[in-house]
Amino acid sequence: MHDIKAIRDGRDAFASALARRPAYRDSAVAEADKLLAKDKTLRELLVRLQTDQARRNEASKLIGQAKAKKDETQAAALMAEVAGLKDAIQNGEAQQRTLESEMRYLLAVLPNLPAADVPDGSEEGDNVAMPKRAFGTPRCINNAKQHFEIGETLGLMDFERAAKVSGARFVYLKGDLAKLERAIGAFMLDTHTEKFGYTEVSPPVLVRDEALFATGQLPKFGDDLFFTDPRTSEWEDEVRRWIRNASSSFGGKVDSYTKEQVLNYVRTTAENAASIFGLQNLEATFDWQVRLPRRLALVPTAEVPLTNYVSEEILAEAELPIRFTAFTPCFRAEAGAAGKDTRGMIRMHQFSKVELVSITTPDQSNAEHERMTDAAQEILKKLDLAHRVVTLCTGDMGFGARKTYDIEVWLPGQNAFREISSCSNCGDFQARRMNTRFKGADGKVKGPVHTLNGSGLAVGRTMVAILENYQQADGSVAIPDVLQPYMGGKRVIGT
RNA sequence: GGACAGGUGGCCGAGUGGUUGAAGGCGCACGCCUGGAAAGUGUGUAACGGUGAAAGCCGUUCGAGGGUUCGAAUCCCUCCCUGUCCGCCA
Repeated sequence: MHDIKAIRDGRDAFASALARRPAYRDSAVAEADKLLAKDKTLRELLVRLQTDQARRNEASKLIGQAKAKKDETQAAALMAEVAGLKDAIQNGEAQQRTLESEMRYLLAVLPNLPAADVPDGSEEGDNVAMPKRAFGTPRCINNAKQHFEIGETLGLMDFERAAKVSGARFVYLKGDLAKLERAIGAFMLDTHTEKFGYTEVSPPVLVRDEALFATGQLPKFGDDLFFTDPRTSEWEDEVRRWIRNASSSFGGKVDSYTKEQVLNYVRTTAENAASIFGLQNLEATFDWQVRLPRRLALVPTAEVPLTNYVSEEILAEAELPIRFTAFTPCFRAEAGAAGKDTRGMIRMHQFSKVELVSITTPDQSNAEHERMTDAAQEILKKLDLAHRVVTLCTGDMGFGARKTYDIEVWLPGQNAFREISSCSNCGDFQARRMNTRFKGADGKVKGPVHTLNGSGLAVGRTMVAILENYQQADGSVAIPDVLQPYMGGKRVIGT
């Protein structure tokens, strides 16, 4: 979420930074001006409205005093005077609501601005390598097999049965591979907690729309998510409740309003909700704002519950940075990814990931970003897996990020580097969306916090990397030294 | 899921239509007192927005959103959350 005041004070800087995102190359200035026009309308309205409100408040106090003095004549005169303001105020408040919700939506659909040191570019090829962060030499293996060949040959990885039960992009892991997933997760958590001071968290993996809004999945990327689905009859109940509520909003005097007025009220409110949360199905949005559809989303990443842990809070500066790590399943609908990585465990609807999240002051976030990337890389180093790091270009960066490092691990079976972690500094972008601020020792609020998230690492893809890098000629797979304690001392899978 | 009871400032807690943005207490900050500290004592202690060079002024906010009223923490409606008991269950 962008700060309208910042846009007001620095329209050109905002527009030129936004224009670095390829999708806004030509429209950034228009976007800024659209926002500023709406802002101007809103502020002009507020000046008028607040003048009326002030006059009403003053008169109301005088009425109270007059009544206390039993001066009914004066009280009546004042009441008559203020009565004329009522319509103007109610009207103004309604306009204010509309304008503010429109404003919020316009701000909410814009991506974060890239940091100054992020390279320009429109696609993956424009990402910039970071030679200093590179580690190891890509291993060349004769007749290297891909991870799914290894896993299926061992009889420990079963896509067909998973398809029978759940469809494409799911997998059963069995025996030592099931255990290996657990071992990898435990090893990562132990490293992050013991060496890097992260606090281990076991968070909810079903979350509300507001949480997804805060981290940026909504309103624009709802198609990538799995949602729980309320029953139709519940929606019908909801509609009835809504119409009842609407009638109470009209003072219980529904009869004195036309049916069209009431329905219009319901529809407007629902449309507001739909636009804010990017919902496709209007019927799913009768309830405005907080208690939206009775649905929950399966988290696409633990970033959502970990970051939202501090939503709507004012944190003490002294408790920052806050560092969380969690080992959770993640669920992605991946609607747009059909046909890509269809074989194997690279792109699944359900996968495990160890996530890292930091909440920091603005001063700390750049250093924290490097530190977080160090923590993620540390896992690969301990596993002795060759990898490289790239800084994502403006066109490849996610919606909420101002700067992102991707870690790409070497996969001999694919003869390619593949993404295994993405570490992003979101600056104050998410903090504004979830209203998380911090205050100094003097108790003064200093502004929004900064948030960062990174995979530390994707567990499924780490397993892929281990299988492909540690495969042996006889079809077995060596277990990396650091994982052996987590595997009951076992050194090889498949012998 | 059902039945009750609640949701007020950093925390506890008073407040059922009119100078209550909110008594009182705790906590915190600063001062006095003290050799130093404790105790005691005085003062101050919300967020967001508008306006303004600033001081300030104004508006909004007592779980959320609506409504009634000249005026709502107080009345009405819907929802959310918490607690207790019951039901169900890993």
